[in-house]
Amino acid sequence: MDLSSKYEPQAFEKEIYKNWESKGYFHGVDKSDKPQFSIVLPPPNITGALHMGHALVLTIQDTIVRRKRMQGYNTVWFPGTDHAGIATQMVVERELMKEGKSRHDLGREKFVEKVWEVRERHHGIITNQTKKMGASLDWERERFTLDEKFSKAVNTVFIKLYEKGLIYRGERLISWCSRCSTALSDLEVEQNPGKGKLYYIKYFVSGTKEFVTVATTRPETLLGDTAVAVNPKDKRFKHLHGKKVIIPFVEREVPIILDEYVDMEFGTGCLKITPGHDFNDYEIGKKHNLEMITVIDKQGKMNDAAVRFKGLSTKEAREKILVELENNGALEKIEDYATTVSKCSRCETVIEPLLSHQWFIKMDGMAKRAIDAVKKEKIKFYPRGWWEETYYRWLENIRDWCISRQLWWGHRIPVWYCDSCNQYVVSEHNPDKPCKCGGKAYHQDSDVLDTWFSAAMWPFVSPGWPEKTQALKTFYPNALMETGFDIIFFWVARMIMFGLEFMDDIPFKDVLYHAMIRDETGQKMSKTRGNVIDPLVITDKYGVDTLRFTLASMAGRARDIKLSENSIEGYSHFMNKIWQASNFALSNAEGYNKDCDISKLKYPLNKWIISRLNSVTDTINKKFDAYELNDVSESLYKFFWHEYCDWYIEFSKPLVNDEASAGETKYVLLYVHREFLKLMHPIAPFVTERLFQENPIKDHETIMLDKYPESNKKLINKELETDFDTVQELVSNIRHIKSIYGINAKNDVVVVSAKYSKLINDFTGPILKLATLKTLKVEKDAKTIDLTGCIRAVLPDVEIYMPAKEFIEFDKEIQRLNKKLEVVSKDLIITKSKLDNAGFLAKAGDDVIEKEKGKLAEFSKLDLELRSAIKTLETFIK
RNA sequence: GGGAGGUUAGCUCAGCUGGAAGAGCAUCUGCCUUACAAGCAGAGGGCCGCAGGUUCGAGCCCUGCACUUCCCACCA
Repeated sequence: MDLSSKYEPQAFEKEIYKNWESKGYFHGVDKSDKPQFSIVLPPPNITGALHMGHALVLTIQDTIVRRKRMQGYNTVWFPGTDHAGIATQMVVERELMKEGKSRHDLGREKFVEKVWEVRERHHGIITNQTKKMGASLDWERERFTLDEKFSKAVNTVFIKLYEKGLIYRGERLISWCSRCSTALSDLEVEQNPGKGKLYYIKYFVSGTKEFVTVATTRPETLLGDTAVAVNPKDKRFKHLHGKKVIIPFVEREVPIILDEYVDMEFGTGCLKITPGHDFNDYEIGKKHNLEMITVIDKQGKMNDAAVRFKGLSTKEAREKILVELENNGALEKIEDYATTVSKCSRCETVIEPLLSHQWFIKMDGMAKRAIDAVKKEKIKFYPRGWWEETYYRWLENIRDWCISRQLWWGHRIPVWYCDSCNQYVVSEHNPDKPCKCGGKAYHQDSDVLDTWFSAAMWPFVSPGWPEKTQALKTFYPNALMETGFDIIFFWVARMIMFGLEFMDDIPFKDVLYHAMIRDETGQKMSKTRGNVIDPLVITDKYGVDTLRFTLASMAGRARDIKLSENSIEGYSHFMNKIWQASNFALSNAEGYNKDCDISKLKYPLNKWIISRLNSVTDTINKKFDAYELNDVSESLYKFFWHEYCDWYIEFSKPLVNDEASAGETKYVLLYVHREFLKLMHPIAPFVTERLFQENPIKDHETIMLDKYPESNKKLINKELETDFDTVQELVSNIRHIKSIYGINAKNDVVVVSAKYSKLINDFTGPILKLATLKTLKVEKDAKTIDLTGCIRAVLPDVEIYMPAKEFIEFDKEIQRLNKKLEVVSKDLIITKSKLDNAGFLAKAGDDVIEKEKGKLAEFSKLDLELRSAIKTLETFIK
């Protein structure tokens, strides 16, 4: 045996992964008789290194995948990376900025080349880290959202949607980020509370001295005003219906229009309308056929229409305009006002609503099917009942999806414009037919598609779509989608919509959502806060399995996982415990009985641990099937540490040293060790493989392809398990007495029990060892015992007498027993009152009543025995 | 404004369809007992957010309220 004395994961992790990979263990086959289990890895962005969130994803998915593979499924976990349009372009632009350049200095082609270089670099880093985490991905099937086949699939989807009339081009008011210089979808805009001001501005009614006051947060947009609106029911303004007002100092005349939208209670009840720069005003503008004036350009500066403010930023323009208003006596007052500020979710630049030509997808039809799929439980969400409402609500109120982005990095939109007449043709390639106008030259749309457009296609493109591959047939729909709840709209909903649209089938059967990783105080981890826990630092220090086990044990958390290095360190102790216990089991292997039959064991101790193993295996499998990895971890932890180590190993020592029992016990030690490793393997793959290889009764060349344990009900013996509880109680009670009296030496104990005398005799050896006793006598009644110097303890059907004349203090002892009696009496009263209650007897279930009766008997006996013990002690005092 | 969570030991959290309040960490005490001091043994610590209700019985179900986190939403 060549195990180091300490758990040193760095010594074996890398090599083990390499071995698995080279042997092709991760690969699932396209055609197989086995049931399939398929899942796609949410493709990481190629923008940087992996963080704790990725570590969580890899842990959860790998754990689920490994168990399925061990259970005999034809398992494929599809790897890939995402080109992440805006995010990646930003990273590269930042790099350029350091050299004092912009992407325009390079030009589109050179810039894209540079992004590819960055992609190659990051792809290597990401892949290495993913492998380090132990992820058993089917690397032969790796994809990238911009690879050639993927691009073809994207074009196919675009064209099909266009042909169905679901994609259209139009001029709309969209959210524009001037820093990224692109349109954004609603989801890419974040609303933050912000401090603003409400400016009250006078608009004079044409040809009169009368004025109305409007309240606005953005006075600079008055340059683009094309109306002032009031509520038709508002009596204050009745006399102004049909009149016109003049925009201060701009001197443009605009109509007063009537619209129910205006809230009479808010502000002045009088609203300026700027259809070119405000979403509400845009809707009103359309309704009333108002002119739409754009006064802000794509760089966020005032444009030609803003005449003498041209070239100023919106902020500068606002200041100048306020001065002008002041000079004209048009500024009535300024109030502080809490507003919401819309920002680009990538770069936090304030969003400007701008009119522009963009591509959109009509969503309502697809959304209806997607709602239906979840409502009819074709797709199930886990944890159940958590995210369905959120999902429905978004889809029910869905708006058309703006899919064009004015970026250079991404899927170029497959649309071609005639150079001469600008008519467009939707086509993957440059059209070879001349345009209707006779023009022969075309240029491609310069925009690219939203990253999530291609991401939505992962489940069917990974296995080969649009080709009709065998892999597609076998692995679609996926068995599971596992992802963060934060991208439920961005990704999950859209995959469901696209899957139903193009495959006419759901993309996956189950969706498992995990929480967000935060620091120990609940704050989001970020570089600027400096509270990031780097998975690489952690795995170097504690090992991959430690991190995986920590994350798995926290995977059940609702929305936040508060991670601290402290908790990780705690679980590293568990890994060490496994290592140390293995050392014991393996170093005691010599002489184990090779022919031992686990169903025909002789010794109760061995029967007990096999029973427990099977009970726990049953629990673990159930928890696994419900995706409750935290419960799986907990069961593994408790069983191994607090049953196998604390009791079985300790109890086995005398048996191992006795020739008669050694063969069987050594075998059981190894057997439970081996089966535990298998149960544990999905979560902690490396240490389990390492130790499995050392186990002389290993039954496969690798643990990862061995069979995942199933519970054998015939080997579960509930009676024995409860009996063993009594033995444990006995030991604990003796330890307790010795501890409070400070008795360290080995001493003598007499136990009186009619019911358990045989049981206790069976376990005498181990009890002597664990309770540090010299002798243990078992009697059937107490008459033979000299009680004068005995410390006593009582448990159901067992009385414990510890002769300890030199230690016993009668007062203290009486006090101790009285405290116990108090607790028992209270329980007794509660149980009695239940059974005396006619309502309880009439309405409670039979099993419950039986249980209560059992409790009553137990408590009564304990109560009596404690009272008698106290009485005896009291006679000694007198 | 709408929606979804959370509130249980000092901390982080379990408590399944109602049937004697749990774990880990931390704390305190004693132990180097030949797998493990990254360990072993023992102990202390809870108006289960508040107020009502349903029930024989509520941490769990119902109704309010408070505090808190997160989504979604066009009130100038």
